[in-house]
Amino acid sequence: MTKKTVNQPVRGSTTGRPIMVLLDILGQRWTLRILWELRDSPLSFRALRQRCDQVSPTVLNDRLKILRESGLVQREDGTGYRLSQAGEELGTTLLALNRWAETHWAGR
Amino acid sequence: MTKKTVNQPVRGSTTGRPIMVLLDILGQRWTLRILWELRDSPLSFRALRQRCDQVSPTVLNDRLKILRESGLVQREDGTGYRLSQAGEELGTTLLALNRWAETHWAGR
DNA sequence: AGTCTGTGCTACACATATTGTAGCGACCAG
DNA sequence: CTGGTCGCTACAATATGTGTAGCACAGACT
Repeated sequence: MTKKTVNQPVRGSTTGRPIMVLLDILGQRWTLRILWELRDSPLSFRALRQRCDQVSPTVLNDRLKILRESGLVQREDGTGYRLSQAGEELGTTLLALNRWAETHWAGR
Repeated sequence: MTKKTVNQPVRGSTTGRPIMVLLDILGQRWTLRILWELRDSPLSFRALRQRCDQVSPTVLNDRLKILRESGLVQREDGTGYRLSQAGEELGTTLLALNRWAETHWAGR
């Protein structure tokens, strides 16, 4: 896919249940990571890419498109990409994941 | 990949930070969905597959392998697959995601 | 014995998604 | 006008996921 409309519920989610759509979006590679990296400060496209182990711009742009269409991420001229209000709330959930990981996988 | 050792940090995660490993695991397609479907009752391989829109057994087995090696999911003869103690805690986080989705995407 | 039905799971060819590199056009500084 | 940044696209190579078929095992029933 070099080009795609990206406004359909991604995979599976035939039920239309919001959670399914969300799980599909988050279940795409790099999506969670992107949200995580944006969690405390806005980042430019290139800076974000660098933080995400130099993920290919193709994928990064694709994910950002989806995240923007989902209202999780916004773009501001000058600052770059940042979490929306709603995105921030989801970011809080990610902090819970972090706590979980630190607790259960300290040794890894 | 028909076969793989599946015990390395998946992608990127060169830092070794637990959260990165976790994000990589959860960022694989179907992984979140599997955890979600197991959230309140154990399911057999086939039942789980049915709940996950008939995901291919190849992938399901792959994910279950990873989830078991990560200590998130266990298999019990008779009942099938179920969340471990640690997995339950992660499941709670998924409930937060659900709440988020219901709140912000009620209309979708 | 034989055939149902269910289980977990593997094989494999086909389709789709991701990666990596190159590079464009726009902007700004010197 | 050169050299830096920016967001982003093109495209071929590769990795990953899909879908169907089917195996080996177990228990129930005839």
